[in-house]
Amino acid sequence: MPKMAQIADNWETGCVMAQMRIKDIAAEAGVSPATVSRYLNNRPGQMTEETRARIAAVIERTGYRPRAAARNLRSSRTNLIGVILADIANPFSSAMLEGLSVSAAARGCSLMTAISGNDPAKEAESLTRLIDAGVDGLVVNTCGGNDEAIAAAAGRLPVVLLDRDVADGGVDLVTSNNRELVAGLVDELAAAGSERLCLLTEASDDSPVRRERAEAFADELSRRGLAGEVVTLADGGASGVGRLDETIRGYAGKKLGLIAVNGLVFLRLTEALAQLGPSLPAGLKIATFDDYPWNHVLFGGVTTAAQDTLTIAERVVERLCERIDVVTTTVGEAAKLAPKRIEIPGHIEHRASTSR
Amino acid sequence: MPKMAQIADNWETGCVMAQMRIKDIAAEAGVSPATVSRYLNNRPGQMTEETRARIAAVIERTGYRPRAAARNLRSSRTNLIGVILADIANPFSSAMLEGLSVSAAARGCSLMTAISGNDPAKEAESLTRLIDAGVDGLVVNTCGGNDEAIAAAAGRLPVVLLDRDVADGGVDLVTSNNRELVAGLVDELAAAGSERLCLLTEASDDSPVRRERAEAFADELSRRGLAGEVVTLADGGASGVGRLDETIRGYAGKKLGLIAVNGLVFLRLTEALAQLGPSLPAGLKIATFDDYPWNHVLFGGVTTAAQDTLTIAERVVERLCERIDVVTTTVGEAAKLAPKRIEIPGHIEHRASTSR
DNA sequence: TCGGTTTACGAAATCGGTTTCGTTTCGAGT
DNA sequence: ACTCGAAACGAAACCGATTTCGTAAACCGA
Repeated sequence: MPKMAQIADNWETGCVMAQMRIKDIAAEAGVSPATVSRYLNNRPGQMTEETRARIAAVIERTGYRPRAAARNLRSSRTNLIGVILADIANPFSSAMLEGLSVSAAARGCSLMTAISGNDPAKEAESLTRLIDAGVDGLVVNTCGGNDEAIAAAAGRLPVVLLDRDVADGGVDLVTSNNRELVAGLVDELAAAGSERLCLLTEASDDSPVRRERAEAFADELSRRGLAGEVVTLADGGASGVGRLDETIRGYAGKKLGLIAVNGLVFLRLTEALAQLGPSLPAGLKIATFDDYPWNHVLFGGVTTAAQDTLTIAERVVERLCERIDVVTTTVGEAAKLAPKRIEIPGHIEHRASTSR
Repeated sequence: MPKMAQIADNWETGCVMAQMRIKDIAAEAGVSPATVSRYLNNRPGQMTEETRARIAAVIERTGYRPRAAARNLRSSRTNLIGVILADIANPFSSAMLEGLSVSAAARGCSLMTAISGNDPAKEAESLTRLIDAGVDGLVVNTCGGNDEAIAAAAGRLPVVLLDRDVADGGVDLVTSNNRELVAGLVDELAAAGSERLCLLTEASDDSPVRRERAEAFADELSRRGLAGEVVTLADGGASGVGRLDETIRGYAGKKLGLIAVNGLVFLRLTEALAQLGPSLPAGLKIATFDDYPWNHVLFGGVTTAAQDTLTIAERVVERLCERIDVVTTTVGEAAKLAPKRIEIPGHIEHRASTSR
């Protein structure tokens, strides 16, 4: 019987199995630890089919699992991907997390998650905590305010930004084709007969995404010669709703079309409209970004610019792993990948709220 | 100048700092690595205030960060908590994740997350993947079908179940006081004048939580001598909606009260009701579990049994850390904590859908 | 002043894999 | 048969912290 790391302290009860080390496996299989290691990582230096089988048998029989910590230490690779999300309450983030989880698992990686709750200080803290934990790479859905720290991190390890860009833009970014989606919604509303369009935004949301959508909206209006404007709701309170109400009345009789810049704004819009009546005022058409569950239900279905979250997640992980491979493969500063911007096309879900 | 691990390959550009090891810090501060380690973990064997200051200065100046992998290897502790969630699309899970994240961070732990998507096979795979990664403990929101595997895991490392229990029940569980919440909703509807009550459930959902709520519902009805039943919607298709429609018509003129057993069932209910008209049929009262964003908006506000997700998360982490401390402190089988069931009280949100 | 007990700290072993480097074996080519 | 290159594998260094154990200095009461 080979020497083992820690013999079960209660062999009689049969309760605790011995924790095997790679050298125990090696001894049992009559090979060296190096060979077992090669087997575990199926390395180029192949081994005899017979050796392989013998090692496999021992591992199978003993249920041996290598200790990740030891592996990480020597190889300085953890197969961990750090994820920082700004707002998990946002279904976009949840969907993204699921997508990232699937894509990462497909590559043998696990996810370490942190949630900033839109607090830059917590985001910064998460950044260092995940890096300290030794993640191989980082996915950041930034809440803003940490552009320098994120850029610095991107200089030290692979980083891919999710949905929201940083200022100087030297970091990989995966996002939706917001401009086309805006154009699609404008199309939709114009086709439904709207004569004036409003894009509803929130004052507290000053993200690059909101700005991009607002710009695209303005461009699209002027390109088509349509009337319209961007309306910013005050945060939280009734004033925002009041402002909206005012806007709607101001356009009374003008065939108004509204676009909510995101799902939360849309919910506030819904609250405001509820005061006017349970269904949409005659001639009012609405549409929104982000395909949330309630969009299927409210107003008999709300036309939506849906992002392809699964594909976004897949491309994020793909790109991140590209960078990780480059870092661990190439030696010096050679073959530094140039920052890349990846746009994933979304699509418009036509629903009742923009029917003629 | 002390010997360092890896001298920056481009010293002139000043771009890459040397990666310092603990022995570099020790040398620079004129102490031994052991002392620096003691400083880093502020160990009982204290040191001179002067020594402490000198080490602190060097660390501050060099920006040294200890490598987690090395630390983990020697101490066999990772400060990682594994989290397995059944369905992240469910806002309950998102809220939980945020709570767990906050509570864990407060204790210096990070989260490794896995998402089973209600697939037992993926759940089992996540279980082994997280354990292999060396998490100190595990939080599992199980989708069912892995009771033995989870019990086995609980024998090898600290495990706390979230919301959903396993069959033999030998594992810690934190959950809401579902029975009281059911009673609260029944109260609400009875007070609103409902004469017959239905609890709406989904065929595919056979979770312990659903069963618990259904049982409590039946008990509550008989206790009060109220009429009512549990209605199970068929999954997905129109048949489920048809069944519901039938149920509603069947009770026509009887002052019906409906309780959705969870948020997704409630959305399906909403779809079905939308076919009957934009607002609630006269005399129909509804209520639901789980406080989702749309509850504030639909039907002018839906009465809700809200779970205290933050407290649940906090207690989960607290209990898990208790177990982790016990494992790392005590040596043998001594002081094994008995499995514990923790119920966190939720509360009823009164909204328009159950007003008289 | 002197045993005895803390307290502060260093030397070296240790955690459990991976990786380098060197040796042996095997098969092919001439 | 002999050489040579590749393939298979082992010995030992190594990753960078923690932890044990031992020692010297400081403290302390009698």
